[in-house]
Amino acid sequence: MPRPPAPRKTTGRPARISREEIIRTARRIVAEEGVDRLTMRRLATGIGSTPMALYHHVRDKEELLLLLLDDHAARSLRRPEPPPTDPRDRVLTAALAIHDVLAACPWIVEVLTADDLMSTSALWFVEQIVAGLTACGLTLDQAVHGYRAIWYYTAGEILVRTTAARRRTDDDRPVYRDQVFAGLDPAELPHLSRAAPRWAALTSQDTYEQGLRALVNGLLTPH
Amino acid sequence: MPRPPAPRKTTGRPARISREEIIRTARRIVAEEGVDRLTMRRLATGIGSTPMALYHHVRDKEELLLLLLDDHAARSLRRPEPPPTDPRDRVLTAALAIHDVLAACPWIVEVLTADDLMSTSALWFVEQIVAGLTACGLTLDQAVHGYRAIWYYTAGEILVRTTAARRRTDDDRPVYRDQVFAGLDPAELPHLSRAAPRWAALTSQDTYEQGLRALVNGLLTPH
DNA sequence: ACCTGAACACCGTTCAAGT
DNA sequence: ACCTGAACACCGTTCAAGT
Repeated sequence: MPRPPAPRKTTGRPARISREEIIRTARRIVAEEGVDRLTMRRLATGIGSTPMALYHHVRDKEELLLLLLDDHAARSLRRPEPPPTDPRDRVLTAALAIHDVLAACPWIVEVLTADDLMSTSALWFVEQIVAGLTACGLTLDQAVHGYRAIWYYTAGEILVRTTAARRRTDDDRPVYRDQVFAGLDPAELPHLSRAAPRWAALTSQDTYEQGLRALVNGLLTPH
Repeated sequence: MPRPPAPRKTTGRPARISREEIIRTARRIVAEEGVDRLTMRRLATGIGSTPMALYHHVRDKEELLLLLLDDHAARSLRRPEPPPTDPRDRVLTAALAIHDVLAACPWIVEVLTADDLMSTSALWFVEQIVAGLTACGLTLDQAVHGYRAIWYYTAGEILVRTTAARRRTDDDRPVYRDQVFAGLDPAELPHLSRAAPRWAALTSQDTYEQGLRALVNGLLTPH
């Protein structure tokens, strides 16, 4: 994330804990115990310190989550080798890379709702998307809007997918969608009634790439 | 929402508070004081009762938020008069209606991340989208996937827009995106560097409909 | 400069008891 | 059946003080 590292003065009392240690421990807690267990108190005991010591190294919990995401992006995002030559493929490949890395973050929803998500590690991929779109004939402004549309679609897919997955592991809660779909009136909602039996199976399929292709095609085809 | 109303027996002590009163009061609190102030305790004092009395009428806070959204959808969603005859316009009009109603909910993010969002009031609009897509030549399964893509795009746009707006009212927090964009290397990220000065202006524009048209066009054009 | 202890101002929810 | 009081098991963060 774009935040400058906390200024490290050479004078004064030597630090006992570091930003790196905080992030490393936070990563471990999330991996072993889940996002819900990542509290400032739990994190403090994890590094053998007190909650308030953390506030010397991160501004607040939101910054902590952002740092965690940036750490994840920096270690997971791999530039494609070799990069695709076709500009449309450059767009698709970059979007898919961002999507896959973010979808693998269990704590992504907390961050998605917490900041504008401009990880420096992801900038190269944003560049690929904007560059690819302009190479296909869009103006720079149109390409930025196109990138935004791709980002909306990507963020939405991750949000819906992740919360659905969480609800599934959330033990017993019944799926209310099924109740609604069971009581549909075929006269008023004929298509939904026909699709109802297959709805659960259809929505559990991973159609991110398919929808992305449609969106990119639509962005690149003048109408 | 699909939850059946709490069974109202005719025997036993008469209820002092009702689901309707709970929702009405919750709506007022959100409108007057913001989503953050909507707590079970605040709500209880708002209707002159205790927190635990609420749990006789709603299962938990998640259900409360869902009921609140359904109430909002039921009173805000208006079917277009007359409905467009062109199937593509039916899709666009229905998606825009859903988008506009949800975007007007300040608490939408809390619900977006809380359930699969199958408000019964919205089903007619989902039907329009699926019906319109099939009328344009898609199979029913393709149309359901198309609806999902539209929903991802819509949810993502609302999520990003709403959290950005919240952050803006969140007083002083600097926009870190600006810091990143100020320090871009034009050699490595030429397009982003060129777009940087206009980025804030471009992303503040409302391009939901524009992106929606591109997505729907892409979904309807075989490639 | 860095860390600690104690406290503030809250949460959602459970439990046992009352009417 | 419906409601209450008290408590449980937490949160993030501030403040004043210590080294």
